[in-house]
Amino acid sequence: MSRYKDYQLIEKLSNVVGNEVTLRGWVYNQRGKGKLQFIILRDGTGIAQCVVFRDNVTEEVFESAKRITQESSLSVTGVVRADERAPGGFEIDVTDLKIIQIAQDYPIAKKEHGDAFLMKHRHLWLRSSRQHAILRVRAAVIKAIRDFFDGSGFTLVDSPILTPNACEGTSTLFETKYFDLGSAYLSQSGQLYAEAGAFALGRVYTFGPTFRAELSSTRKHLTEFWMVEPEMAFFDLEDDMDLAEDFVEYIVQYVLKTCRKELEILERDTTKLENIKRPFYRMSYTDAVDWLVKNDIPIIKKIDNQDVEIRPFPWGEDFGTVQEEAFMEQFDKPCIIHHYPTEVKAFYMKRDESNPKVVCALDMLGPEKAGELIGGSQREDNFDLLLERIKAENLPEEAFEWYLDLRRYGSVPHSGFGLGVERTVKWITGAKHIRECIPMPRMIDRIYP
RNA sequence: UCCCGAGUAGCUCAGCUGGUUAGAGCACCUGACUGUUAAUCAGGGGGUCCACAGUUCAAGUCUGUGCUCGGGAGCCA
Repeated sequence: MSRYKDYQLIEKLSNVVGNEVTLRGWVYNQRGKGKLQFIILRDGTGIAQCVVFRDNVTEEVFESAKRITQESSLSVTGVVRADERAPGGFEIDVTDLKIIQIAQDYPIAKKEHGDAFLMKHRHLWLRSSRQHAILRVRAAVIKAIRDFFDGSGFTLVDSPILTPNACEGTSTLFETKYFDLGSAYLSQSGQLYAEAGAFALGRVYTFGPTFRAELSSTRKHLTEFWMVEPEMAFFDLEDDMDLAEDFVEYIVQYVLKTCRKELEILERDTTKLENIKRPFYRMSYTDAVDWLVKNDIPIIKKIDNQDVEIRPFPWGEDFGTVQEEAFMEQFDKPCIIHHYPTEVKAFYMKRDESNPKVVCALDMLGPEKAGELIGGSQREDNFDLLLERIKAENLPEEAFEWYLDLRRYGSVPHSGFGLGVERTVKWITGAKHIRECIPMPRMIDRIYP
């Protein structure tokens, strides 16, 4: 038996039909109809319609029922009845009602609101059914991530958030003072540390928040987001791709299994998710470029501050949103694009032995404009080649001594990838903006609430 | 950072080629109703028209600058 308060939850009402119960929660909506008051109560697990009929309660209780406002907190006692007319399916014939607190002028009305207003009231917006459902799916996605790795021989190895240098040397980082040691930066990836972990424990994953100070303001970017990064010793790119597919399939199927109700609230077309089963699609970068050329998809580049369309798409350029979305329209499942040009990818990616112009990298793009869900690669395990890349990118060699040590002492082929939690939640829920996929989003120009 | 758009009631918005007293729906308050589903009906209160400067007899409306917000691009997960 639990040692803490054990009270009736709305999601468990089906077990107690005919019984008198006491619910505790908040008023989601309220309608008066003369001698009848309908109160929609929510307690975090569901909603239940509480019916207060004047002839069934004391005058005092009925007056209380008329006084309550949206989001007031209550405890309600009554007999449970299944009723098709009730949202949630169950109704409470109220015999007693206690007001815990009357909410005055709750800002979020039953009508529509603009995004700016809702973001300013994010702490209250979380109470609405859509946001509630998205957060439940997010929790399920995270549970699926942990179950998947914990159940297949991986060890969780968390990487530091404060780091002494740029991981990939490209992104803009958040900088902070670090005692007498100069500057520290908020981590933008745990991968390099995960590699050390993989050489100690074989198969590891790191899971935590990640920070990017880039000035990106789109509906698929956050400045603070959660990323899970598995790293596997003795995995080559093929193994890496196989794992990425198994992983994404597992997450989607787990959410389908455990979040039916939430997906229904979100009006998500679940047939599209049911279809997310292996095998996914795969294509090399070079073949993808051929497809872009064949379909006359150009690249738009800024030359002298002017947008210029270049066609045919030149081999060697990275894909942007236009190319990704056009390319993915042909697929109903994720597609992995692999073997990207060396120049557009990070220094630690392993060069393909038969063609040094490309690296053993993979990006998994999601269908339905989900964008890039996963980025990963086989890592460069050759000491000389890695050092050469560090020098070519003008990275501070001293800072990477420990990383080079991994190639000095028992280097082995290894691979890994990173999956963005919020991007995955956005895809699965069909949320229109990534800021809805994390409780308190951090974006350029927004750090409140 | 660049490009585009928007700031008018607590919220969502309308407000014409500048014209005298500023509009609607919702929310809120009062009243009516035993079955409401964003209830409905009747009545009521509610405004620094983002800020500053300018043009004009006259600015919510036109011009400039700034601020805030939204959408897109690049970068990425």
